[in-house]
Amino acid sequence: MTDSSGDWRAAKKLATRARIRAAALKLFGEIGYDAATVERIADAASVTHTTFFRYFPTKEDVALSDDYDPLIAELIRTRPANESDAQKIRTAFVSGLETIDSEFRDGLLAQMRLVLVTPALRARLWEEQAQTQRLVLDALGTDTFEARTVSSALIAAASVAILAWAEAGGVDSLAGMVDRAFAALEAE
Amino acid sequence: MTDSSGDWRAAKKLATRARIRAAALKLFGEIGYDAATVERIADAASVTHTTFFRYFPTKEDVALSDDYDPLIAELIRTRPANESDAQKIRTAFVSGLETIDSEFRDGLLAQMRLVLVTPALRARLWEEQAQTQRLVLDALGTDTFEARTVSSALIAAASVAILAWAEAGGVDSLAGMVDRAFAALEAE
DNA sequence: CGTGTTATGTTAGTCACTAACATCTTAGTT
DNA sequence: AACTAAGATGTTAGTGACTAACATAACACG
Repeated sequence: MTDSSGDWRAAKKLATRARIRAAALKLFGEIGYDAATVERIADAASVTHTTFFRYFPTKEDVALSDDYDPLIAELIRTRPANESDAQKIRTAFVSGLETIDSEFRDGLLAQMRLVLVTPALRARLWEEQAQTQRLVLDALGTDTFEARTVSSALIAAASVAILAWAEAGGVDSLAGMVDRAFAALEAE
Repeated sequence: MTDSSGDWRAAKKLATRARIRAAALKLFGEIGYDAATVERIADAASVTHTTFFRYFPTKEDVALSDDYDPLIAELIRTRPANESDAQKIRTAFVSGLETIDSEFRDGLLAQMRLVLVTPALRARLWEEQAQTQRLVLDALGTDTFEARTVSSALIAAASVAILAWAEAGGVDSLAGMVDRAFAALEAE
């Protein structure tokens, strides 16, 4: 395998992946998560269900796929070392979600609305948060009991804010709501 | 239907439910969650899979069924009114888990260990926490954004502690670890 | 022009879960 | 004691997510 062939294949795979995801999200929006069977999604993307599962391990993964976590992790890493873990997380989330809100607002809103109305997806949110938490702990460079506790609690607080934001139709400032959630925690 | 007939049926249903649960937990322990199919569990409990699903809506529910939440809720309700929501939750969790640790330690430990090694069950933990949160908010008698944030964060912190406790084999004091988690949050 | 790699398709299966209908058990009635 | 209504359980047949084994087609390279 040479470089050029690798590029070609890689690009094709990305395209197929994007096609499947687009078809899935379109169908989810049109007929709902449950009615959109993997068969129908695969058909709409001109592949078979086997190929579908080669790109997404589960049906839930198409709906929950999330490209934002790495941004947050990067922001945590660039925080000054004298800040506490909690401060780093808080600042990174607020500024990260500010960016996300301005650049991917519609996509995020549609995704969160789908999650809100789909029990199967809501149930998988913990898994998502656990993944975010792993990235956060990694970015912090610690894995103590205290760090796990703090990151888990802050991520949960941020999730409440994000879901509330979506529930309200995304009219408020996302970063503002997340900040308000963190403030509520601090006031305890 | 008279009273006596109702009692009879109710008792029988409880017995069947307990039989199914016992068979399920035994099998989970022996051959693991995935290998213990609903068919095999039903067989072991001398019922059919249809009956199994009449008692437990999903296979996950047998493994995650939780009788402890009402105790916590009750403890929250009996806290003095001048305490903050966070204080009520914190105190209720610590003293509630103290009781649970002393009375149902082995059961809880086995259940949490199963959760730890079973991805399908870990993924459903959010749903469990969401249910706990509903009970907590209900016991507090509020449902503001702030209360949702605080309860969600504190429950997440408690979950970290409980899982860490189980991961360590249950040798530490459960209530002590939960208290340590809350303290870590406060120190932020 | 053959050759090996890689994406995709085909087929056949397992398992969780549901719905429609049949059967059996038991409580109350005559 | 026979009759009936209700409730619990079984039977059967299905759907849909997901997996594994093998077959085929497409393309890059020598």
